[in-house]
Amino acid sequence: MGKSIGAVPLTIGRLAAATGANIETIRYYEKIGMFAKPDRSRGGYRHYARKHVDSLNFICRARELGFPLATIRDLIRLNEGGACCEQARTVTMAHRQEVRRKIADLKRLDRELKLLIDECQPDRWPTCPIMDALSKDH
Amino acid sequence: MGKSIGAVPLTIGRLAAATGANIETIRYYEKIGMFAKPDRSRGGYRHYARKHVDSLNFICRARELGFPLATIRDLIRLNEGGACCEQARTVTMAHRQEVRRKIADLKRLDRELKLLIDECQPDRWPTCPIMDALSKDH
DNA sequence: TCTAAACTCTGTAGTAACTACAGGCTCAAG
DNA sequence: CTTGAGCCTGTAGTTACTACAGAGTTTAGA
Repeated sequence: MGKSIGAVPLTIGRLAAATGANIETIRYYEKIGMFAKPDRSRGGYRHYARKHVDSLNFICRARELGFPLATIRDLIRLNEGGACCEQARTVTMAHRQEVRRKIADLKRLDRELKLLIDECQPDRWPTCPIMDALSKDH
Repeated sequence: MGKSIGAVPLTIGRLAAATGANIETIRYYEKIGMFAKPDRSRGGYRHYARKHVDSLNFICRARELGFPLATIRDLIRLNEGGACCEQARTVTMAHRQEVRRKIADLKRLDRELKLLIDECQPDRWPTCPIMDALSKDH
């Protein structure tokens, strides 16, 4: 089950293909220390191991869930430590709160924009209500 | 009604206080050309006129409605031109679409996070479902 | 073995919309 | 005239990447 001799090396392009991440993103994650540095070929090419695939998948899934990188760092540390469940839950709930706050903000925007658009009917007002709303004191 | 002689000049700090904008932000808007350059005192201080207050208020209100600066530039041009109502409406509806798209994305996130949190009850599983979800293939 | 295509390397700059200094100058009140 | 508040420029930092340029490496095919 070890790496067989002569196996195709997992270059950055292959890792990208395997995880769906962008090559530039992988190098970026390495640079900011999200990600263990891989071995290099004699010529300097990165050669990744299985653990890198897992680690990058972890990061990518957490990003899909909208976690910021700083929080993902914490999650990785928690995952490497053992008793993590409670903290993981706390971190996830805090993130969800943030998401819900953003939703509330955007909904408020949506309502305001709807009002403006509804008021802006052709020939209903002498001047454009949208421009008025932006120009006038309220 | 003109500017009376000896009136207190509208310095950047006063403009900031009058509009709610940050001083640094005002200078930033000037630098990127959102905003007409004001006259200067002999010593180099910015002295603003009434039109600057109106213009900055316009920008600030549009920002409160979430319009990106590039779009606000368009709105300003529309406002300066005459027949703007239809285009203003179009621009606003496009922005609202974008807002609604973001809301939909965040709601999807919220649902996924809720599932994870609900599943992560103390002592329900041998391993943390949140960490599992991030670590495993799906 | 040689060549050419495909791949990868580093380093820098750009994105959006600001914010936060440092180090120095100006202004207004007393 | 002094002093303290206010203002100046210019640069760097924020988030999470993305997009090059210009060079070097690998590998498959002839």
